[in-house]
Amino acid sequence: MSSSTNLKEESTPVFDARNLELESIDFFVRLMSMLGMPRSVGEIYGVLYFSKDSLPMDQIASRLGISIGSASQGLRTLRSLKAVRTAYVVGDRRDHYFAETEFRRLFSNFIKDEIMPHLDSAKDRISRMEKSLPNHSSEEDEFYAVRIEKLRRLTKAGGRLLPALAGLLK
Amino acid sequence: MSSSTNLKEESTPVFDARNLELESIDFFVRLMSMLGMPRSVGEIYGVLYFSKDSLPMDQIASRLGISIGSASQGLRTLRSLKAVRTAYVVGDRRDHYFAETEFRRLFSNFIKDEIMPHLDSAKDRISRMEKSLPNHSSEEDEFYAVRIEKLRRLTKAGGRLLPALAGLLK
DNA sequence: TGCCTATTTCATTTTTTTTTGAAACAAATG
DNA sequence: CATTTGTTTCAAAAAAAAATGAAATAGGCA
Repeated sequence: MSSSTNLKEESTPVFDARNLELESIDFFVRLMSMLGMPRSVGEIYGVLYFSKDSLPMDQIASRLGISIGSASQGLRTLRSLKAVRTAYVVGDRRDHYFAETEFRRLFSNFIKDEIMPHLDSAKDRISRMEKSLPNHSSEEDEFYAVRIEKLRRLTKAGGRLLPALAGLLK
Repeated sequence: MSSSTNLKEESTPVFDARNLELESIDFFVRLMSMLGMPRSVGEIYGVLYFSKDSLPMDQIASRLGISIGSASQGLRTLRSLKAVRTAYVVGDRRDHYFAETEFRRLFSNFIKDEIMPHLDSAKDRISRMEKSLPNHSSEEDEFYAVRIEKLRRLTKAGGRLLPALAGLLK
């Protein structure tokens, strides 16, 4: 109908920024949801990841069609993970957000904040398990002692490997 | 009131198998939920992990106070992850389940089944992103090209590191 | 100070996930 | 082959998680 058709007939004639953004949102929604984060958090990061300029909250919300409440909470989460940061923009009171794109740092924060606390409390739980065993271990109880030891090894390995993993990311 | 009090006054006088089981359930419910698995799956594995004998489905369900429907579904999940296996018991028609406790194998299966498929489709998505870019890259578009490249590196690293991680576990 | 804009908070609503329970199915047994 | 026992399936209920929207708050600006 209207005039916005491209005249040249190339395979990728114009830069399709909107499509890129949509693929980005899709990508990060899935990634974040694998990490147990809500949809909105992935959406927000997806928008910011391919945005040249930093964006204020209300623009993020309207671009995604989500409420400002969601946007506020999602940005809080992303801020706490250090996955977004704010930039000062002259003559504008609003906070402007941009994506932190160094994935090594992101994962390292994620592991520290979201995984390690669980590992720590797992250690306590394993100690409590040992208290359920009789002190003088009969042959009978060997089975339980071995299984507890396996758990201890698992958490120990997790505690060493996961932080190392983030370091390897590049 | 009744007669079940222990007469000796030791710190851990009797073997408290039920308490051990409860801690185990707690442990695996949390671990599984970190991996995105429903509560019931963690509960079932938790019971089996400290069970000397293999257990039929209905005993698992009643011990946990969950429906046999849940138990059936949870066991299906655990079977598909190779986290439980079945043992034949003479004179009993029911399947008897026991826990696979080699965590290295468990995680390796988990990564293969639950993570790798996502990584594969992520690669497709990244290819689609590149199609949104103009072929003759101006300086302007450099920004986008770099960000896409970062994603590619991330998925590549994930594809190498995660399987390796499982191997290191033991 | 009082207004105005931006942001947070949180009770309510919506959506998604998980569990239940009953019916269908399967398969061994008498 | 009919019955009994064990398991799966799946629609409906329940529970959990996430999003909304409006009220509260904060904080700059005239």
